Amino acid sequence: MPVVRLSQAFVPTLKEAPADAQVASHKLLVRAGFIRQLGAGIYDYLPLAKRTLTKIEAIVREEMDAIGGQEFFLPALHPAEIWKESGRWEVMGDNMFRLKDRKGGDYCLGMTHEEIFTAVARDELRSYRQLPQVWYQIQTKFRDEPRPKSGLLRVRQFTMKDAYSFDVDRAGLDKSYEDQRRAYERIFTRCGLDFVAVQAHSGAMGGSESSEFMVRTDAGEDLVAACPKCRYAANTETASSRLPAEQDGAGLAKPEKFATPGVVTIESLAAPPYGVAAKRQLKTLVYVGDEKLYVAVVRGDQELNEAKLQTATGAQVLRPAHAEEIPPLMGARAGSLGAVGFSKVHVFVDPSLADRKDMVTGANEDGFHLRGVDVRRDVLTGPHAKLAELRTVRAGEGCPRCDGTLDVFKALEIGHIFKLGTKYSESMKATVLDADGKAVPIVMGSYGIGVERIMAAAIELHHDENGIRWPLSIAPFQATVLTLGPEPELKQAADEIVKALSDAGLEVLHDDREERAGVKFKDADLVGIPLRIAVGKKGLAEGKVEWKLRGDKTVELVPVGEVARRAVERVRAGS
RNA sequence: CGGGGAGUGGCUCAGCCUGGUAGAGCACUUGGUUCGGGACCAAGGGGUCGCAGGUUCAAAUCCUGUCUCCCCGACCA
Repeated sequence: MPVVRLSQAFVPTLKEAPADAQVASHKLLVRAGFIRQLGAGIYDYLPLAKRTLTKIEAIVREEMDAIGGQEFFLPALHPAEIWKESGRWEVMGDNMFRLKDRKGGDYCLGMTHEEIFTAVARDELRSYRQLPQVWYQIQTKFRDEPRPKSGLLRVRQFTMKDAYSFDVDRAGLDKSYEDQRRAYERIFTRCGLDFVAVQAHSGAMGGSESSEFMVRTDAGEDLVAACPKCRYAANTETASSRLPAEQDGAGLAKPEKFATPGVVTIESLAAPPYGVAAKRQLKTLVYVGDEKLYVAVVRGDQELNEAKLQTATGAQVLRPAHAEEIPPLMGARAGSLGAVGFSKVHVFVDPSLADRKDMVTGANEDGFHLRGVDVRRDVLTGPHAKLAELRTVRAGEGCPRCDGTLDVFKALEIGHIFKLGTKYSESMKATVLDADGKAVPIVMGSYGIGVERIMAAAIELHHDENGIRWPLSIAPFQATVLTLGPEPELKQAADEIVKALSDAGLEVLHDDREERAGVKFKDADLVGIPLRIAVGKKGLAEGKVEWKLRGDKTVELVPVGEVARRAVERVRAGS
């Protein structure tokens, strides 16, 4: 293996982290000389980062190839037409980078490649005999994130391994999906990540089922609900929970209007003189999904989860209604809304409310509420009103699968796999002939991994106050040798050890700079290479050098002649 | 998009309120002394103070506009 000499290498370490870095991985990647920022959510990957990313990609490739994946490399620049075929030219909205060519034609930078791979499949696949196919690439993706943040965790240009499976039927898809799921587990495990696979929301991808691979860290932006007792784990965008039963009174024969001047919040109705507990109130919200209005009802103390409402409505794009859109529909302004007797648009009601009686809600008349509302009798009055999971689960609520209690924690999404079904093959007319000679749409799956996120997640999980502690598998180098002084005998001994390690097949970073020992130790800790060999006068006098693993506190003296053998053993053993 | 903050040498920041010579630490260059956990001394190099207007005898500093970056929220495979 070639050796990299730090005196010649470009590894610009910093004593101080940039002021705008918040999370550990961002600070350390910058300080340790891995990345520099070019713009909001756009980063330069310097040589150390490139080495680690290449290693991650190699692991991904091996595991993709092991399940029969075939690597492609498709364009990042796409004509608009192909995105218009699937309908996602509109769906992606401002999140898509768009541009025009010199002739005025519309183009975009790829956010993902379902359309492009599906086009290849449509144009070339003819028979079920050619299936299944598993195709993948490692490609740059572009997403105009509204708010890039946290270093490499949320960016506008990043590398994704995206894979697509093409099967003739659902059973084939189930197997392809399972293959990917297992490959993902191997990939993340090999990269040194603790992760959980969770049930997820499919969002703009569409499809029937999806799982996210999550790393538990406060640097993440997703919330996962998990049961410590059984295996249940789900993104809060889809998680459900058991709520304790509420005791309702008999209520009234029909809802009764009462005056509540100026009361437009759950809190003020809960306060004297009204004293209606938030749990006894119905919160009525108006949303706009794909230009259509929807009403959603959750309990007063609960929070609507927009991803769940999106699932319920089937809308591609969902947003809260603007204040001025509400009165023409409801007859009252936000704060006095209710769904009693309301059937102008679809009404979605959280299932936990189905059997509740004696509830209080807005009267759809400014300044009035209704009491004695029986949800089934007064709200679920026809086909316009449907039960749908809407509320955001909270820590401490019951597990939906067992009698355990849910834990809710922040997590970072590093991979997401989807059963797409025929969404793209139908819209883009990708069919094959089945065994009966009938044209059937190809059944697809889509599988993504964020390469930089693996790197950043590894740091979030493995670092200390001195720097990064790379898992061996993705460290930029496996070993670093420090020459602790200018003496010729030290240089000579270090050179020999470096050569021995390198000849033994290790990737070695040799700190041969004319720096003081302290500087070298600090930088070595910062950069985080797993094995550190320090060649100093004291040890060398006895024919020994210092052996230290980045994760350990102890330093061991090892005879010069044994270093290479031990290092090889260590690397073979992993970590 | 709403709210907040910040743009001054490569990095971290002071100076701005109260206009008048552009500063510190780190980094860099040279020389010397050091040499096992981010050394010390000395001498240097390096800044259109984000950009554009305006006010003024005079603008890093005051005013207007604009761009960029960061944070919170909204939003988001």
